[in-house]
Amino acid sequence: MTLAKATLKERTFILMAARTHTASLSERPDKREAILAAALELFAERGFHGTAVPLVAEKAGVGAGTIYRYFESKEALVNALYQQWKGVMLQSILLDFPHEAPIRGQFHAFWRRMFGFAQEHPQAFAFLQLHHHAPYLDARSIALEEASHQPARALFEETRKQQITKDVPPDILIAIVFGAFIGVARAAQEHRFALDEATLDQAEACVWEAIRR
Amino acid sequence: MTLAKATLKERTFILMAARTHTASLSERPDKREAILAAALELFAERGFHGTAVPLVAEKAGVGAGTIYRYFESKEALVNALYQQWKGVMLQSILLDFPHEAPIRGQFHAFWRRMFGFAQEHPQAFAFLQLHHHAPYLDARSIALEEASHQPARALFEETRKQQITKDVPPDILIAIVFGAFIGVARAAQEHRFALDEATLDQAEACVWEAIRR
Amino acid sequence: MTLAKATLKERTFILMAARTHTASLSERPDKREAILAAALELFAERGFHGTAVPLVAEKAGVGAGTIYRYFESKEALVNALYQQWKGVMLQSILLDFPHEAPIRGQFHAFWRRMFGFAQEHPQAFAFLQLHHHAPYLDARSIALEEASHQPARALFEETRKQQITKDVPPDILIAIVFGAFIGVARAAQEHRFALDEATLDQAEACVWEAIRR
Amino acid sequence: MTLAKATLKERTFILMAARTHTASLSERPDKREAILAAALELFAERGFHGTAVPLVAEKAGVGAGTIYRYFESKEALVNALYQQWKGVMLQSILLDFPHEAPIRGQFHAFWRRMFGFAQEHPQAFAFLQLHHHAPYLDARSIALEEASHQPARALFEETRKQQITKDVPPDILIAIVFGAFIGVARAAQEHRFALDEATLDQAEACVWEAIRR
DNA sequence: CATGAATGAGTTTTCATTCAT
DNA sequence: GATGAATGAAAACTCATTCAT
Repeated sequence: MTLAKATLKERTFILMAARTHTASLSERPDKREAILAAALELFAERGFHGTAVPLVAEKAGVGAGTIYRYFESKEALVNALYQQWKGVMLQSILLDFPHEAPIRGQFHAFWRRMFGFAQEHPQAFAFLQLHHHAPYLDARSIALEEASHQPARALFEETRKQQITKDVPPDILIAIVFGAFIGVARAAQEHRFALDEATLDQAEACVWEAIRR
Repeated sequence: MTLAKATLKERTFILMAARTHTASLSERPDKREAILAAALELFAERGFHGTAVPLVAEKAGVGAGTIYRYFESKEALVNALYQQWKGVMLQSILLDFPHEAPIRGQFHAFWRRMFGFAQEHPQAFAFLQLHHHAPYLDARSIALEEASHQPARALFEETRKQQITKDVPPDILIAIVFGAFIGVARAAQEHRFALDEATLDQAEACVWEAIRR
Repeated sequence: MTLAKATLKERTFILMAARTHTASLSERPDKREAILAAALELFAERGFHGTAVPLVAEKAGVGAGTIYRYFESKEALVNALYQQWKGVMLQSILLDFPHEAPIRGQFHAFWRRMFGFAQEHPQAFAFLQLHHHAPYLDARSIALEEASHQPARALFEETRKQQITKDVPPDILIAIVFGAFIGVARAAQEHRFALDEATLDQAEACVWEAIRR
Repeated sequence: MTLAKATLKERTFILMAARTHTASLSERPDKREAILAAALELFAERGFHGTAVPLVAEKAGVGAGTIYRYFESKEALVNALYQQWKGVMLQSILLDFPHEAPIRGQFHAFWRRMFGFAQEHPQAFAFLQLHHHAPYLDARSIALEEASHQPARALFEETRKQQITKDVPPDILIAIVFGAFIGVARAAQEHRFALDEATLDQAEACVWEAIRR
């Protein structure tokens, strides 16, 4: 079984899961989107418990009661938000991923796509970081979170078999790569340095050195 | 000017700053410590806004009012906690640091000490991660946070001058190293793998490869 | 410059100041009025610190939280109340005051109007007495209080110039007249005697004797 | 029955009542006095409910618990204070009162003694004003308060019989005289004018005019 | 006796959620 | 559907009172 085939089913599952609650019913979508956008901004900045629902409503330009027409509760709202953006993130990375390319090229694609997401949606990136493992995430959010590890795990399993990466447990390599990614992305967002293409390539080269045999 | 001398003053400043509010008044320390311990556990798990003061009191085994005898407000409590543990972390890393050792040895010391702290005080580690850049941190907490970057920055600046590490902006190397550290420590705490000495050395070797020339 | 002209501006200022915060926003007024009425009764009886907010809410027939939709804080509530009733009192006395009448007639008008207010609004009268100079009164309340002295001061200054009243500092005459007024009004409210028109006229005659030359 | 005899019994009762709780047990009196002095100052300034017991303790230079060795509760403390100062005030006025002097002389004595008390003990004067009719005053305080009206009532009853004062209900004359007294004393304490002997005499003359036939 | 640290009931205030309009 | 005024449960915080020292 090849990697491409192995992850295809998973990918499909993940993307469908992410969609489910995002664009479902025939509610006018603009208000729903406005609420999600406002919540994203506020939850990313002040956290879930630190953000009052009427504040979300105000920023979304809707009445406070309206939020409850689109989401059952504040918890349902965070979870919808989490699932939405986790889904977007996964799509950004996995859609048309060059599974047939050489491993180094796949790594480059991975790296670029992750940064692409973090730079295009800095608030979503911060939100996902902050709400990682929060106790109010529901089963679906947690399942999505866990499922999102699979593709990387499969890729690194494969690279190790091919003796491209170091002879180190894949989970450690994953932790190093994702950790480094998050570190660089956060530092860039905190304006510690400009993250142009050249710098991004430098960082990528460093991280590749970390894991390659 | 050598690295050892350069950081000595800073170290001293940082450690003193960290101490100032931690072990100040001559109040009987057991209740204060119990409150701090309870707050650490709860804030790390549920966040600042997600934790009610009476819950902290109950876990500390004191009355709710008692917390306000030791801390002016809930905010003062988080800040005391932040400063305490940031201080402990800095001490764990910097106390008797082998500034005169070869760079690779210094890196090893750094890596080992950071993990030592994260493993000895997993809740404190989680707490510091979660409350990084929270809007309720006061000036002292923020100053301490910023000061805590200095030693690493000085070390990496120096290694680059000596052409030991890659010709890459030090901030990026720092982001990679700390990011990878956090990734590995978190993954280990989430029980994705055992973090014995051998594994730790493997991870360290990987990260060194990332930055060495 | 005549008295009428001298006090006209002041009167206008005072009445406008009193209005400003009293009938401002377009909130449905009934709840606001119910809260103010309940607060008046309770603050007059038990004082500011002696009255819990939920008690005001209960007496007003609203939820406790509702009070904070209309008033920023308990302090804001007392101040609104103080300004409202000080304003009403000033209006009762000054509106269409017969500035052109002979002095004795002006004194009669003053006396009658003050008693009119105290008898029509005994709780407001008690409230204003009790909260005179309280430390939680804000700048506007204090300004209104101080401004409210002006008309009487101007009147007594004038009477002294015309040698109608005794050659005694006006502030003392004012203190005697207002003190006697408060004494009589309070005694009447404590049911020490009926305050019919005849009795009121007797008291007025006594006080006029106190100040007239 | 002469006035002197009529009030003698009452006076005795009043003064004894006032003493009862003031200097009774063999407790060291200095702490008790310190507590009463501190409470007087704070209650006069901030009211009963606005003053925290530990604040009284701090100002008195004793431990918070100590207050409860001398007074059963905060309410007991206000009542002791009220009774103490009402007693002192009555003594100041009634002790060696020239009952045999001509009425005008008695009025002069009354006036001077009341002002003497208000000026010697401005905080006690303010305290008694503020706590007049407070719901936490106990039966003894209320009885003392009511008894304190008797001497004046008897005096004014008598003067009316002798046709010295106006043919007006004595309670109204009392209300005018006490009201004017409070008005002048308060105005003086608020520094609206200096209250030297000459001014005091002027005010007295005014008030006498108010009531004399 | 004197204390003051400790407490929990009570205070002011906030906020997720509802529901009449 | 949409609203936002209204709410009461729960939050942060205070304070009269107690009790071990």
